[in-house]
Parts: sequence; structure tokens; C-alpha cells
Amino acid sequence: MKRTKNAQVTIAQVAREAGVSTQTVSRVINNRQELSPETRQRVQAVIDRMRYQPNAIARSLSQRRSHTLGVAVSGIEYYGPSHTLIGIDQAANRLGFSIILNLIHQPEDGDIEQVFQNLISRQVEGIIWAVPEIGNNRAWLRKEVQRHATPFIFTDMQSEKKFNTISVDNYAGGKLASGHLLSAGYRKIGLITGPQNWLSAGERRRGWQDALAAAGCPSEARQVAGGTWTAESGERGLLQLLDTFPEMEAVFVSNDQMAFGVYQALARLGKRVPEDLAVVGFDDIPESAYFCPPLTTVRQDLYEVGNLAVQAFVNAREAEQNGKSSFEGQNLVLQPQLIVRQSSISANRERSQLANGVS
Amino acid sequence: MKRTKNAQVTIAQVAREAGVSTQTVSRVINNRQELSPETRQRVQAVIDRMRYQPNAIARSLSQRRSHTLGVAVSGIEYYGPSHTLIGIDQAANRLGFSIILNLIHQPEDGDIEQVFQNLISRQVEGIIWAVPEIGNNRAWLRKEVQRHATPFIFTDMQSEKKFNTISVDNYAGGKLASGHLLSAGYRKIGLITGPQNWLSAGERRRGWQDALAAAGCPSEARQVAGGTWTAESGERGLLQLLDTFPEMEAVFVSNDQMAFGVYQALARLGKRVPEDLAVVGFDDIPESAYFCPPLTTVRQDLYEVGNLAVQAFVNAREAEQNGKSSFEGQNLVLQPQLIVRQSSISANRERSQLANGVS
DNA sequence: CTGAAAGCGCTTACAG
DNA sequence: CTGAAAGCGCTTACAG
Repeated sequence: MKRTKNAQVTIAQVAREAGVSTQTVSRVINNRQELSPETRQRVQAVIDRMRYQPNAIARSLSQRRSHTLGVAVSGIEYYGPSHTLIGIDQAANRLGFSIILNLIHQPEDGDIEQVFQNLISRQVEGIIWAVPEIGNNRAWLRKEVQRHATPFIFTDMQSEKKFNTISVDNYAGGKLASGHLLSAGYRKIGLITGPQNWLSAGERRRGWQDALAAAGCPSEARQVAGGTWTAESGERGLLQLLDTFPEMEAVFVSNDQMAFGVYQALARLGKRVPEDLAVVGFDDIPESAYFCPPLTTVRQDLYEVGNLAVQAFVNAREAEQNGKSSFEGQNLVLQPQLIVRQSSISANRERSQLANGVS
Repeated sequence: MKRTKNAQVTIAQVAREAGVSTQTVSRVINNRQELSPETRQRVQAVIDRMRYQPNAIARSLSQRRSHTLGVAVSGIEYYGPSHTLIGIDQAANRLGFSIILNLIHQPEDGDIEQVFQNLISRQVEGIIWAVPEIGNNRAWLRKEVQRHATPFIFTDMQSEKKFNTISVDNYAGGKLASGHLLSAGYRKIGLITGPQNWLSAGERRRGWQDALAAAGCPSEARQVAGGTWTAESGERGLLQLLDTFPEMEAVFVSNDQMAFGVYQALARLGKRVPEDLAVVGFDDIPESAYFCPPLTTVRQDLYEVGNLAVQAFVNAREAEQNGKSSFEGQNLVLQPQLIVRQSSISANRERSQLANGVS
């Protein structure tokens, strides 16, 4: 009586029970056409009665197709990566692929190698690498990718001919944010960056720099504070800038969470946004519309990045199967979008002198 | 020249190349002891040269072990679920398990069934179900779980003898939050809830209700506003309460994101926290320490829930293997922790009359 | 210490 | 329309 539980029912058992061969059962579960309706029905009945579930692993082995996609992601506790993952998951499901997930905690480390090998040995049909390019944690990976036939899609990587990349144009985003402040009349614009070695952080910084340069505004080192994406670091960054760049009129903060920290620090000091300091963020997290005042920011559709990554996988796969001569990667760059709210629009355009403490 | 890429190298090819049998190669890659050092070395050299990677699928089939864990999660865009997932991932990695991920978008729907079947057919060795119990989306699941031998761990579910559950005591959390406000001297305490049909939302509400009842305070319907976990709904909830419960002195908001919305709405109205309204949240998201003023909230260690879920899987598995007579589930309940910050402590304890608009 | 044989649970040509 | 045989790439007893 103990065993109400399924010991695995196999195709052979079903075949015996139904009085047919195993490949007839196989034809039923795979919905092949060359089958008499009666046989199909009879076998199906047995399948249902025995609650037969085909073993996907056995199927994978004989078909040499795992119906599986390897996904490596970092930082799913943040808004962006979690949405990319959601996009990947939904698109993969639509195509009937399961996802083998690997969260990368320290992209700088050698566990990159282990994750990659594990995915390969599990015979994933493709790999999506949604891990920020930090420093050169990918030196090893690049070589390996070219050695394997498995389609490999990079997210968050500089476009590069030999690879498949889907990314958001962070440089353009940085320019957009800074250009907006410039055209609103601000000239003394500070910057709070993301972690030094993240590619996206660097690109946003470059965008800021070039926009300011193009407008003939200075962009000196003292106008820049280094953050780590957290609200806390935003707060620290602002305090630092208030010290090194007291004449600051506006600040481009490299993500919304840090912008939140900036808001809090300003509130504590009795300063107002945007009258005392205009603020622009990056990401457009859901909360930013509810900041007080609502935050001007740069929206990037990371969910779409996930979808496109899966699409790129499909494309790469087909190319591979059609024996495309050389493995040419495709590079897709999404343009971010400026969302203007009140944090960057001082109604009367009289920028107060933050330096003088007039609040 | 085209094909620099690996066509799959098999154990047979390695064996032939090394002049040994396949099971000798198998012994090398599995690090078995009964092997002469020379043979091992020679075979290893061939493995390295040919870049042989064992096929995990073939191995799974013959071993009848997938080294795989099925994980279903909802809402990874939120703080809690994403941290649970991180906890699961890390613990699983330590044990050498890969994760097959399924994001559940509409827990109410029948896709529950499909996800479950898919996981089973992929021969996962266990399933962690980190999907909130909403309505009775699990009626079907419960039956199915008992039919299969695969260990099944529920997160976010009411403790129940027959199942393995790991959860946070949301009821206690609600009591903690409300009790704190009561002992700070507040009597007129409002509530903004999470979505009606989420178990955790209901539990927090029950905690609030019982705490108030125990203190002899009213907890009428007009003191409650329904939210949906988002900042936007928090804002709406507050406005509603201001209308239906104007004498309100304090409010327990069922998560920090909604509390954030409450802050913003109050700021817009020129009201101050906690002088005009004391606020307590739930979750302790990283930002809440940077709210202005810092938010009193209830911390739950969802990362730990993930870790414990994996541990519970290991335990259930061992029990199963040792043929424990009946499948007795284990129920683990984590206690949340009150984090007191400034949003609930009015220095001079003079509660202003929000109703009168004296701010 | 090493190998020949069988088997894991399916599918894929190939016959008929 | 249906089945006997071989094979996917490993591991597991079993010999020796």
C-alpha cells in the first residue's frame, strides 16, 4: 500500500499493455500522422490510464536535441537584469525551450569557465550570456565561444562582428540625459557613475562627457563621483560632489536607485529638486514616476533585450543548420528613450546657488 | 577549414585514441580509484588534447540521476522572490545541481500544470515551488505532488503536514508591525494591504487585525485600503484612507514599495512622517533605510528561505531513499524581524490631527 | 587494475 | 499502417 507513487512508467510498459510496439507508442506521443485512428486512440487510453510521461532525457539523447537553453545572468536583484530574464523566459517558453539558469555572482571570477562548461556538457542548444562585461572577465570566454558550434548570444556587450550581441546604447543614453540638461539651460552638470568596471557605466559616462564637451562645458574630474548602483552610494556621491563641485546646478545620476539616494540626501539638507539641483536618472524603474518630484530618466527596454536575445539565438541556430559558411554574428543595438518629468525642469529657470546654501 | 568547431567528441573516440576501453575512460572522468596512475595519466592527456566533455544527458540517462532541480518562481522583478531565487541558486550550486527555471506569470492559470509536467518529464530530482499561493491555484498541484516520488518544496505556503513548506510568518510580521505602533502610543492605525488573494497579504492583514483587537482598538473596514504591491497603489491607498479614515495617526503598509508611494503622497500634501502620520512597511528593501525619514519595517530573510528550501529538498530526498514509510513533510517557519527606524517614532509623541489639515 | 556486455528510455531509418 | 533492429553516449554490474 505504501507505493501509490509512480515508479517511472516507460514506453515499453505502455507498449506491452497496449499490445503494440514501442515505436507505435512513440508515434502517438509525438503526434505522427501515419497511424490508424483506432490504434492511436487505444494507445492514448493506455497512456492516460498509466499516466505515462515520456522521459525527456532519453528523448534528448536519441534526438540529440535537449530543447534547452542555457542562461547566465548577474544581478537579478536589480530592475534591469530581472526584466531581461523575464523576457528570455517568456520567449523561450513560446519556443518550447526550457531554461537552465546560472546566476553569476562575481563576474570577475573564474567560475565563468565552470558555468560555461556545465552548460555545454548539458547539451544546451544555445547560451544567452546576460552578464555585464566587467573588466575583462570574458577574455577566456571569447575564445571558447568561437570554438563551439553552440549559438552564443551576449547581452550587455560592446557590438563586435564575430559575436552575437544585443545591447542598449548606453553611450547614447548618457548623451540624451546630459543633452537634455544642457538644453534646459544647465551648464554646471555633475555626474555620479556606476561601478568603474561595468561597461554600461563607462558608456554612460562617455555620453555625459561628450555631450558636455560638444556644448563647450567643462567636464572635469571633480565633477564626477563614483557610485555602485545602490541608493546609499548615490547619497554618498552627492555629498562628495557638493564638496568638490559646489557650483553644481544639475546632476546626471547613472541609475534611478542612486538618484533616489540623491533625493534623500537633498531632502535631509533642505534642498529642493529641481530648484536647487536638477536631477536625471537612468533605468526608469517603476518608482521613479513616484519620486517627489517625479524623476526625469532614461528608459531602456531590458525586457525586449531578453526577447531579442532569444530571437537572435533562433537566427544563429538556423544559420548554423543551413551551414552558413562563416559564423557571422549579428549585432543589435537598442536605443534608450528620454522620459522627461519634473526633476529636470525648473519652472522659473532661476538656478539657485547651491554653493551659498541658499535653499 | 570551416570546421574548427567541435563536433561532439564521445567517450568511444577517446577510448579508441587512448587504446583503452570506454569504461576506463569513464573511470578517469569520474575519478574512480581502481586505476593505475599511468593509465589515468595517459587517458587524461587524451581527454585534454581532444577537449572531451562528457555528455551530461547520456550520463543522466544511464545513472538515472539528472543532477537537476526544478524551480518555479513568480515575480522575480520584486525584491523578495529575486532573493529567494538567489538563495536557491547558490545552495543548489554548492550541491552540484543545475536549475531548470520556470517563471510563473499568472499563478492563477492552468499553466501550473504544464510547468509541473515539464519538470517531471525532465526528470528533475526535486521541485521548489516559490510561487505565492493565490486563491487556490494549487488545488490541482496538491494532488499531483502526493502522487509523485519527486521531493517537492513549497515556499510561501501555509504549513501543512503532508507537504514540505518553508515560509516566513507573515501573520507574526503583521502583528509585530502593528504592535510596535500600538506600543508607541498610536491607536488609530490604518492598513494598506497587498493583493487580496495573496496568502502573505492576507496573513499580514490578520496580524494587524489581531494586534489591534488585542489592544482594544477598532479595526473597521474603512481603515483598510487595498493595494497591489506597487508604489502607485500605495499612493492611491493613502489617499483613500485619508478620506475614509481621516483621524488616522499611523498606517501599516504591507510592503516597502507601497510605503514609498505613501511617502510621496504625503510629501505632495505637505504632511510629514512621522509627525503627521507614522508609517511602518514590510520587506526591508535596501532603499528603505534611505527613505526620508528612514522607514520602520519588517525584515524577512527570503534569501535564507531559498537556502532552506534546497536543504529541505536534500532532507526529503534522503528520507525517500531510506524508504521512510510515509512521506511526512517538514514545515519550517521563519520569524520576521522588526527594524525600527524614524518613520514610526514621533519624538515628542504629540500626534497631530491629520484630519484638521494642521501640518 | 581493466574490459566485454548489457542497459538507461527513447527515436530513427528501414522493412514489410 | 506497424514492427524488429540499431543507436544516442554514457554507466553498471560482472568477470578475469
